[in-house]
Amino acid sequence: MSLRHALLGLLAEKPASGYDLLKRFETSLAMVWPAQQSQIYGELAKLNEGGLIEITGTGARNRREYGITDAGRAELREWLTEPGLDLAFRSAALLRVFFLWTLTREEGTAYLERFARENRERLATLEAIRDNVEWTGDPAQIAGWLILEYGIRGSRTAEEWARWATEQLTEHLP
Amino acid sequence: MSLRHALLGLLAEKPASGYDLLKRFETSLAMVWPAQQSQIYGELAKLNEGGLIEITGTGARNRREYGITDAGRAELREWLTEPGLDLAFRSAALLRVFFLWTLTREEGTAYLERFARENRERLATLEAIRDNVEWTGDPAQIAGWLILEYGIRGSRTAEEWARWATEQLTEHLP
DNA sequence: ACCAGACATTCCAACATTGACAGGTCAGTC
DNA sequence: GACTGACCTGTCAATGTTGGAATGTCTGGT
Repeated sequence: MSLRHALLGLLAEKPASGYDLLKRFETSLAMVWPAQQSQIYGELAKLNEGGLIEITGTGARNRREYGITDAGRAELREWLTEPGLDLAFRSAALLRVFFLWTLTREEGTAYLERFARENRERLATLEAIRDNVEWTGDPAQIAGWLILEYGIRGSRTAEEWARWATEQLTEHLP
Repeated sequence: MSLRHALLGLLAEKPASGYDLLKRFETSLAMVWPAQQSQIYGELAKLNEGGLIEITGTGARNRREYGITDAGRAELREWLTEPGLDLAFRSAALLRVFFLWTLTREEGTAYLERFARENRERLATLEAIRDNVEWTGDPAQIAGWLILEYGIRGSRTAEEWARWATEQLTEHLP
C-alpha cells in the first residue's frame, strides 16, 4: 500500500494532475518506488473515490488536477508515523550474484564489473543532479535532497563492493 | 520472472524440497529476494510442468525432492548472462523519507533515528553470521558470502546516512 | 498550413505477490 | 500414551505491478 501514500505525499506539497505525478515518479521517486503510468491513474481514481483526494481544477487537454483532502492528510500522517519499519528490499541484480558460481570465473567477474560500472555511472548522474539543482530551503526539496544523497552513498558503496567482490571471485573460484 | 530463476539457482547446487527451499529463502535469500511459501510451491509446480526441474525422489511426510534438468540449467545460464542489468529497487522505508517534511521536526528526526538504529541492529546480526559460519571453500557458499558482505556494507552506509540526515533535518527544517 | 512532440487520459490482459486457511506426518519428550 | 513442535504440501481470493495499445489535444517551429 505504498503507492497510494506516495501519491498522497506528492499531493500534500501541491495539487497536481496524473501527468504531473507521473513526471515526478520518472525523475525523483523512481529511485525508491518505481511506478507505471497505468498504475498511477488507477490509484488516483481510487483515492478520489475514497475521498482522500479531490478534483481541484481542470485544464486544457482533459487535464484534471487533484488536491489532497483533510482525510488524505490524516491517512498520510498515520502511514508516516506507523511503528513498523520495513527495511526489506528486492534486487534482481544482487540475486544473480548468488548464482554466479554456476558460470565460469570470467563470466562471473564480468558480471560484477558491469555491476560496478553501472553504479559508477549512476553515481555520476546523481552527483550531477545534486550539483546542478538550485537548492532553495523548501522543506519538500530538502527531503528530496536527503534521498538523493542516499542514492549517491549507496551507489558508491555498491561500486566499491563490486570491485572487492570481483577480486574475491577471482581468488576463490576455481 | 526472478523467483523462478532463484529456485533454479538453488536447485543447481543440489536437489531440494519445497520446504528446504523455503528455509533457504527465509535465511540467506530473504535479504535480496523475499518470497512466501505459497509462491514457492506454486512456482515449483510450474517449473516442473515446464520441464525445467523434475522430481528426483520422495521422502517421509509427503516430501518431494526436485532436481534441476538440463533445460533448467540452460535457462538459468541465459538469465545470468542477459545483457541488461536491473539496478532498480523499492524501499518503503526510504519512500517515507520523501514525505518527512509533512511531520514536525521531532517526528521526522525520530523516524530517521529509528532507521539508523534498525540498520545498526541488522549490521550486528549480519556480522555475527559472517563471523560464526564455518566458511568452507564451496563456490555456492562464496557467493552467499559476497551477498552477506554487501548487506554489511549497505547497512553501515544506511546507518551513517541516517545519522547525517537526522542532522540535516534538524538544521534545515523549520 | 503543417507537423512533431509534449501534454493528458483511459482501458485491459497477464503476471507477481501477499496473507490466510487447510490438511496431514513424524520424532522426541514428559 | 499424549502432546508439542518441526516437517511438509496445497490452494484461494485479493491486491499490486507490468506493459502495451488506443485516443485525443494543444504548442511551437518551419
